[in-house]
Amino acid sequence: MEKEIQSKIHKQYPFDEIEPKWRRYWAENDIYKTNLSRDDDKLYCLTMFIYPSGDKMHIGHWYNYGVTDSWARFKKLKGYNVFEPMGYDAFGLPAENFALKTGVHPAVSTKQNIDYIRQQLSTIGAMFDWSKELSTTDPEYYRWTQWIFIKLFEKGLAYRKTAPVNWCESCKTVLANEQVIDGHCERCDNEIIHRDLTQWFFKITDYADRLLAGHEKLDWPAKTIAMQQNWIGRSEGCEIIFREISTNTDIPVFTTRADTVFGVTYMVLAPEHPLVREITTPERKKDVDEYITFARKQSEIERTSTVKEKTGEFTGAYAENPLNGEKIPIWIADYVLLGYGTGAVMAVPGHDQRDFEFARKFDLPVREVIKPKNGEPAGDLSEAFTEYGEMINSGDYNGLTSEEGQKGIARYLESINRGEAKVNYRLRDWLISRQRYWGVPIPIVHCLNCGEVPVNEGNLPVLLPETDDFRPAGDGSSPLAKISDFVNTSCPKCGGDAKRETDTMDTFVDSTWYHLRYLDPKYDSGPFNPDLVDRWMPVDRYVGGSEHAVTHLMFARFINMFFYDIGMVKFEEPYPSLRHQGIITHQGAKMSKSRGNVVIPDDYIKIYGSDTFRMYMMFMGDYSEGGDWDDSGINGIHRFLGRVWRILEPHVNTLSHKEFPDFNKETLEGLDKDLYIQLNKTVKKFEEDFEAQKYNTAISAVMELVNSMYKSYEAGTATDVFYFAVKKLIWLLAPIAPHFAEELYHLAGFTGSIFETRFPDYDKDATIGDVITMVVQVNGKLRASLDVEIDIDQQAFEVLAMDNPSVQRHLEGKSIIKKIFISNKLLNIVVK
RNA sequence: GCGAGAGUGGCGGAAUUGGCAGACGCGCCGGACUUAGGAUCCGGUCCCUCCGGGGGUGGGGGUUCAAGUCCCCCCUUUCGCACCA
Repeated sequence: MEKEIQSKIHKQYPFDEIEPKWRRYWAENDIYKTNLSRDDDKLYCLTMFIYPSGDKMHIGHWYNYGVTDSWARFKKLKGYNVFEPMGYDAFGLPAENFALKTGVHPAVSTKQNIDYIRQQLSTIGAMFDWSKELSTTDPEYYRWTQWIFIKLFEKGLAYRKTAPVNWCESCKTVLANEQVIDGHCERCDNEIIHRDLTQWFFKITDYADRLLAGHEKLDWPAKTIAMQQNWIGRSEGCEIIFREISTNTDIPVFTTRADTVFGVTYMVLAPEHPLVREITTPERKKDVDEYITFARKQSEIERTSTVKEKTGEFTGAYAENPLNGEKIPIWIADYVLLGYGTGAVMAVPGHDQRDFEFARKFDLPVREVIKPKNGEPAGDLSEAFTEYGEMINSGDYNGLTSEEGQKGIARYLESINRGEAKVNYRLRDWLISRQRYWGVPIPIVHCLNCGEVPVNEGNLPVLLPETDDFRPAGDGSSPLAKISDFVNTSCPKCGGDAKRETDTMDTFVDSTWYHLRYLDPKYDSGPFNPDLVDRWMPVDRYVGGSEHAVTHLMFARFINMFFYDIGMVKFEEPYPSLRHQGIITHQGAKMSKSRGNVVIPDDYIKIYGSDTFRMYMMFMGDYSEGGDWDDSGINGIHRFLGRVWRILEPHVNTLSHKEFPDFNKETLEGLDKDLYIQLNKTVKKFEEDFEAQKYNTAISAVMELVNSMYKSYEAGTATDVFYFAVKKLIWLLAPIAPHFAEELYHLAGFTGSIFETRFPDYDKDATIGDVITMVVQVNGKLRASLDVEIDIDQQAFEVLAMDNPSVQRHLEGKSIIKKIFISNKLLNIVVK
């Protein structure tokens, strides 16, 4: 921001004195240090903790933390015992890449980042309970991350296998499926390739059905639930075991369309399928090998593109269809994925579009075995008929519907031991190994005699060793592999020579359980304090970005279910109530360092103050929608606070000892009555809007109230009702401009903090005025609007309406057909 | 390609169940105060108008006394998924 512009902006009130003063006061008096031993009316308000990547906190963070804090402040004023912690998800690549560039050790740069971000966070003026601050890089934290790994290992839920995995050549590490976005690395946007590596996985697939079932209990955005459902991708179908003829090997396939099994004209294996080598005939070997190399070389993007032409090779082998005994050729093609189902499919070109395209390209036969219900077979298909219908050309099954056929065929296959009904998932096990330095070491020792042995719990944490060489080898081993003091150890079981695991864990493991640790981050008898967890979990409100739908949010649910299963927690879902803040873009694009469009709030806070900035974010629009950052309106909010300051500051000094009568709308008159009614309407609307996170309209209601207070004040001397409104207004401002309200509260002579008081009740009777504006329409067009007493009856209103010259003009010479009267709204006169 | 959401003034955005379209704010115009306005307070601001009115919520059709809101078709756009057998 230009200096020149800065100097032009008029400081509306002394926020630069007020804001630091009250932040200091809140900290010194432990106003936001939550009494966790008190669990009545508890409200655990959690925002996703910050990932200190070396960048400053930007507008998006503020939008999450600042606005959610306002919601939490409102809840605190409504009597809840609010716990609002903050911490740092500080392991990960950015610190390490920074180290590679500058030579500054990640531990050092991370500490610097955290110190800077802590300072930035403090300017929000949020109710963070800093006594519960934590960082995932603290050995006392990751000790327990390792402990959780060992518990999973003991239950068989952490295991190592060799598999083709996502490899980012730029980050020189593997990635989980969840971290691959459109074939590119989530972090650096580099294209992903596949490599066969031995890696650690968490067996999240065991929890697939429970993760799905749990959705029913969740108060989450429907879209987020849908994303998880799609990601898990449960699919009901049938496994059918074909037999390769020359080697007599079973090849199971998964299909959702067992009813089309008579239409199978060939079979396709994924190029990486282990059986390919065994079944390929010598004369086909050369072509098949070439194709496998070709397929493996392709990037994820090329490989999964739906628009490219089908490719494949014939293996020379044949399989037998267990239903009709037919001999069909076995092909390999990259449109079949090793990772899904059995990595092999039965091809039904007549009823699957992909198979159809493949068959046309390679001149394989197409057979029609399903015809439309109440329709005729197409004869010559121009595309696959993929809908359900009636079975034809299917032996004994002819005439059955697809649904009946699927059941019948599954039963038959089971009876001859060649298949059964089966459920498949798209979800894969969670790959948690990373070949990077700045992460939690996996607490496993490899012993020649005993195999994989977990480190004794008493020897945790396995500390991340010191080194100056963070460069990953790029051969699939981590920088830790080069540190012989770290690698060479003895087996915890047999005491013999052994080597440590050198991979570190995905940072998403760190964040699966931080909400539990927050309650007692110094607890040292376990990962979390079970007593406090019983009292305070689950989280009552969780707010963060929707980009974590199938990563953090799913992983945390999985780990929590695991805790539940081993009796560590009493609830299955850690975050029953979730909301997302919208994304704040800038210049039409998502903020990112590479685009150079990141907006840092610090300058705005210097010029306008933290309260103005917070309110502007809330006022910008719908919270869940976000929007494009445009600072042209921020001065309007600043001006509004100035306006409030100028009408409150001169009038508050007597408030703390001022006695107000019990106002009643019946005994008030004129502007006093109007103001009193508007005040109560505003309090009511403010509460309702805040509950619904409609912050923009809550603020606009307060603006309207202030406008009326100006009118009321200018119209005469300050009345009791005016002073009453002045007082209530301080509380309406408290959640949205906390420093500002605290100052006025003290100027009014009150002591303590306003956040230890209660939000005002409203007078229900006074939320409705007794005069209302009703409209008169003729043929649906507005002809008059009349101020009338509330609940006026049709007859009385018609008399007034007919008396109106504008209405009369439009009735002249017409005959009235009917009249529609909606109480307190309108009268519509239909004429001809 | 499939699925979900969105489309309202110059701009951000408001509009319970269908019932005054454009709240509130920005910007702009005018007035007051003033040496001054970049501060403040007040007023105006959807478009057209012969001042009677007429038109208007992406486009087209429909239901209704009444449609931003409901139904059908189309366009644009955001997000998610995308060879998952």
